[in-house]
Formats: sequence, structure tokens, C-alpha cells
Amino acid sequence: MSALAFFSSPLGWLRVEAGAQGLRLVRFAGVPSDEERGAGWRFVEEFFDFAEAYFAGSQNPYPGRLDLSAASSRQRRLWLQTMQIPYGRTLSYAALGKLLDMHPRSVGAGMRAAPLLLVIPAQRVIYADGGIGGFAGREGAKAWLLQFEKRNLRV
DNA sequence: CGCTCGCACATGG
DNA sequence: CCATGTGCGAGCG
Repeated sequence: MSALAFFSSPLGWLRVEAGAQGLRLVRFAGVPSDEERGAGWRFVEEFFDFAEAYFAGSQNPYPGRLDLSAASSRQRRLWLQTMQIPYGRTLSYAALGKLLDMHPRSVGAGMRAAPLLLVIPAQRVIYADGGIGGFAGREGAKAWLLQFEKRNLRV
């Protein structure tokens, strides 16, 4: 059995999963269920520390171990590149794609599939014209995160 | 100019 | 297959 827990964030519950190899999944959850303290529990705890700091205004990138083994090599490249975007900054789908020689539309598809909320800062990828872009049907959350980060930059 | 519209393009589900 | 978390250039007023 692997590890499962739910983090209570300002945006609602986040489902957090990890395995022996590292953090596997962080996404919005509905109602939390029972946690499972199986293999990789320490990775879940690492995320909790990170998330608490993040929502308290910390600008540090995620320091823990990730398990991206379920991803295609293309997704991995894209997600790792996305993690290079500095806190509070944004990049367009096209700009991000150019770095990896990917079509902007594919970047969108890759972002949609990103499994690690906050850890892979997909909220920092927006339209070339400054528009918000999508966020798996939660554009409100994306706007919230961007605004939150922008405010913290000033402080 | 600014806005709409259509289509090419590459991935992922 | 096909829908898409895009971009860009053409056409129009």
C-alpha cells in the first residue's frame, strides 16, 4: 500500500499521493477519505511542509523527491521545464514550447495532464496575450494562485 | 487599429 | 480517432 493524505488549502482539499519512489499526485479533491500511511509516507509529509510554507508565502521551489515514472518522456521534459519558471513569474504556452521545440497546443495538453498541483507550477503558464489560460476547469484557482504569488513578490 | 474567425499543429486520453 | 489549458495571420469595420 502506498501513501495517501488530504491537505486542507485555501483553495479546498488537495489529494496527495506518494509511493516508495516519491511524490506521485497532488490534485483537487472533493471530500477527503481516510489517509493511508503506506510506502512513501515521508514524501507526503514533505509535501505538507511545502504546501504549508507555500500558502504562508514561501517562494521556494519544491525540494522533495518526485515519482514521474507514469509520465511520457515528453511530459517529463515539459514538467521539469515548467518547474524552472521562477515564483510569481509567467511564461506563455508558446514561449515554454519554444524552449522544448513543442507546439503550443501540445504544451497545453501537457499542462492539463500535469499531476502535481503547486509542485509543477502550471498556473504560471498563460496565454501569449496575457490571458489566464485554462486550468483543468478551475481557472478561478489559477487566477487566485497567480494573484497570491504576485502579492507575495511585493512583500 | 482592435476584434473575430479559421486553421495548422502535436499530444494525450 | 478527436478534443484541446494555443498562436497567428487574414479579413473587416
